[in-house]
Amino acid sequence: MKNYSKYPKYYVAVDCVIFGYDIRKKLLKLLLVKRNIDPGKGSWSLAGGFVKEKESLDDAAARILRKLTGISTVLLIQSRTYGDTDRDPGARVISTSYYALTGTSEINHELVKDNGAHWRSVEDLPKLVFDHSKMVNQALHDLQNLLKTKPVGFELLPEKFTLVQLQELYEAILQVKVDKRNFRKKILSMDILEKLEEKEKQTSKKGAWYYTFKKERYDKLSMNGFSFNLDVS
Amino acid sequence: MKNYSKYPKYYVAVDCVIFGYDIRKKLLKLLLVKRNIDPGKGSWSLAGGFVKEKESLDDAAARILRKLTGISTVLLIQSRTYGDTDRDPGARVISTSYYALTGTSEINHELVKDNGAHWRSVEDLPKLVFDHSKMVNQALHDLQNLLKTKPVGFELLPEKFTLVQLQELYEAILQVKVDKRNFRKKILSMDILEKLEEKEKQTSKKGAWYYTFKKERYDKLSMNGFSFNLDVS
DNA sequence: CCAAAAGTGTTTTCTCTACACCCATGT
DNA sequence: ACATGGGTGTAGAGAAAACACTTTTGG
Repeated sequence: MKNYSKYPKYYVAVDCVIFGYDIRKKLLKLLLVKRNIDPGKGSWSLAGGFVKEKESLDDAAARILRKLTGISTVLLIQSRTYGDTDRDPGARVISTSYYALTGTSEINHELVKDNGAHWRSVEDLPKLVFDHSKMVNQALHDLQNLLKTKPVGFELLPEKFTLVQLQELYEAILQVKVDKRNFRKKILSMDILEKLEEKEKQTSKKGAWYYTFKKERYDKLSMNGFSFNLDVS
Repeated sequence: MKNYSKYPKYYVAVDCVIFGYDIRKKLLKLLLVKRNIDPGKGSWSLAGGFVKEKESLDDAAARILRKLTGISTVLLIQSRTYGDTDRDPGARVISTSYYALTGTSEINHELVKDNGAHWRSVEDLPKLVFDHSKMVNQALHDLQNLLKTKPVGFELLPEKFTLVQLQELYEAILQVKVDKRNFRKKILSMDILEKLEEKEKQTSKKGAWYYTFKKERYDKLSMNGFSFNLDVS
């Protein structure tokens, strides 16, 4: 429009930090792709793309996530916007990073493979293109904070999970050791988990009870001033 | 550059949520301007502007803050990026909001006046243009979180302040009532304040001791694992 | 001398932490 | 019968919350 026309325009992109959790190896993973466009073609990169004319930033992030994994209903949270002049040597590009929490079960693994994407442990990441490593660090930090104050750990686990698995997830992401009894006491006292009449029997002879997250119960409690807190030591 | 040329470009802006604290009235204030460009010319608005070719987003926010207030050394923190397609009816504009904490004393009030800016209490804001009200709400939320976990309250107070004033600031921003004895116990036990040999005598006959924030002391403690916490009830 | 705001400790409650043994079952 | 991982309770320390009176001094 006329009024703005003397001002410059820039490319606007989004980049997705896609977190997944490997329940067997107890590792937080990240979905990376090989960049298919210059500059930096062939480098490891976050899944990203330019924002289209008729889509919001949020929609662009959702589209990129969907295209790569087939998932559409996950937590997808805006993290930070990166706007240094020389962050992309190809041109001035402003990029907003989002992070996603994906239960690995909902993922379309064929699609992931076809897109040339790979899961990598966050503790063993390759060099990433541009400022993508900064994006990962920031997103990881955001995730750690979120995990302490919102019940989002369940997003990274299957529908049914054991308390041991939940604890291991907290230990893996927050990088701490947690006391088993204290952890169970805290999480169970919140009354947001439901114990099922079914056991997980792969990892032990005795078997461990499955639980599910009672979302409606949590929502109701939240409305009455309850706030989730699991600032584990 | 060649490779990106098939993708669209957009205007990129920043908007500043400039917080100030009125120590006498015990109110958190916000610096607003009248928008001088269509669309929305004449509406109340945050201080904002387009990002120039050779400046980062952070630099753009700092420039806008400086132009309006004369201040250059304040906390200026990125909040969130707003990218809905129709947020600005004039054109597609992606805008990143920043919030600033300003001690009202450092402000060049002449400059503020010349720019047609006005301080308004956050509890009594006019309708703002576009999605600027959302920006304010988000920034206020961010500020409240920050205040609990980082010693930033001092940024909004003069160099010398009394414990009563500090407590009132917390009460005003977090919207809670705080027990005087518990508040003092907590903040003093952190050993990050220095008591001066001077009293504030305007507001009472007895007078209240002035304190200053010991920044170096806080930095040293932080390095040794101390973390500020004032999650007052 | 009195009004107005500043300053000060103690008790109780709750939350956090540390810690070690029994249970169930498949092989 | 035994090895493997799952599950459980309690006591002590420390932090948070509740609570009311004394001090100072300008007018």
